[in-house]
Amino acid sequence: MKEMSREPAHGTGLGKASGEPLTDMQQGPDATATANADDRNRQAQNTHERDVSLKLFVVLSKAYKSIMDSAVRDMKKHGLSATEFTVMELLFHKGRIPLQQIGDKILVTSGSITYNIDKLENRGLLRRVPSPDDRRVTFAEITDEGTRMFEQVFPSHAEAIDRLMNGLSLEEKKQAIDLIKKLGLKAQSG
Amino acid sequence: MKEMSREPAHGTGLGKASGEPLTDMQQGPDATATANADDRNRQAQNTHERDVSLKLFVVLSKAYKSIMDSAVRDMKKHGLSATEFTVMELLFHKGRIPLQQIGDKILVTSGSITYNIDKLENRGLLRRVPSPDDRRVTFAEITDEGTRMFEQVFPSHAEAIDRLMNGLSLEEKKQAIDLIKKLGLKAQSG
DNA sequence: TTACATTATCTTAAATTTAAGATTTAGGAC
DNA sequence: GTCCTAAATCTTAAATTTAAGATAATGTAA
Repeated sequence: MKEMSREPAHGTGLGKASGEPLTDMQQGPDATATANADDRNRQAQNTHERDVSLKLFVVLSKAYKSIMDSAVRDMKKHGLSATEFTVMELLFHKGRIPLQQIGDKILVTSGSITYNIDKLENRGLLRRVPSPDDRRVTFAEITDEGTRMFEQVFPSHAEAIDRLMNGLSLEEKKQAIDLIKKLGLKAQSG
Repeated sequence: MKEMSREPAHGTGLGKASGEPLTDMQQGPDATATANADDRNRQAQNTHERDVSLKLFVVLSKAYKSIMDSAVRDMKKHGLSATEFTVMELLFHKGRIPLQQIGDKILVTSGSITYNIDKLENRGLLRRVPSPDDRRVTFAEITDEGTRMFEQVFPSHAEAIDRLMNGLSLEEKKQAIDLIKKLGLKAQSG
């Protein structure tokens, strides 16, 4: 099976690291108005664009790290690791779903799924159910206890997330959703 | 020492999981214009706000995962793990920096720093240099070989990142930077 | 039906990170 | 100077994830 890669420290640095120093951009347009001034202009343009991209990458990494640290702390308060929480939430909504699909949804490798499903099953929060249609398939199914537990835990978590996002107004959040979604889609495809 | 927490699977799910179903929002304002219509309106308002926050959280998580997977793949092509790459990049710009500060900058625990610095030192890409001023302090210093290596690797990586970000126009990137930065700052403080 | 490619789950080992604590050193209060 | 607190690095063990491959079951094509 094709497995996925692990996340990095926080954001692959890339603080400011353009090939050209940014100062190149600051010479006036007439600094050396020789033959290939246009070329240099275009060069500067590209350099600037790339710097903005790198900056976006860094900002995204750091923000994600801060936000996720906070969210993870909250989940742990409820006795669930981040992966466990995500699995439980998925089951809470879907009720029952093949293990394979869990991995696809939450972007975790098969080994990790087995590991985490085992833990949750041992705690009685879910159970494995063999599929009657396809004997290769095993469903994970949330138990009543799992449902009770998640219902008790979720509202507080949702509030925590909401607080985390309070740096932006409602309108800004919507803008951010659009932009970030666009960004993510491109990364998936391209 | 206070250590930090690990990142989750991809984004702590939270698909759509409001306390109230979203359909509550869709009843016209005059649906049941009884005594506490205002209360219900406010309720719906808050529910909606929270759903937007959760959505933002999910979108951010997924986009980050996609982007970072791609970036990590690129770094590995150059023979560096994400953490290693980030360390090298930091050293490439700072030249020399105490180990402690590396951990602070790239948000990784001390144990991880020792582990990764060891690997890079063994490959001759950096060296440890004891501080003359404070015998508790050890600097990591990039070697000539490390510099050569990073100079060779970085431009291609920067291009890869730039491509990754191409889902947005220059203007959109700048907007995204502002929004995400604001979001991150809030999460750090609050 | 035989063969082959694919899918789903699990197993195992290696890689990496966190968490906790030990050691050494600094710096300040007394 | 002694004592106390904090900082910086390292060590170790446990937790978690990836990566690779084993096993079993399906579906399909010849």
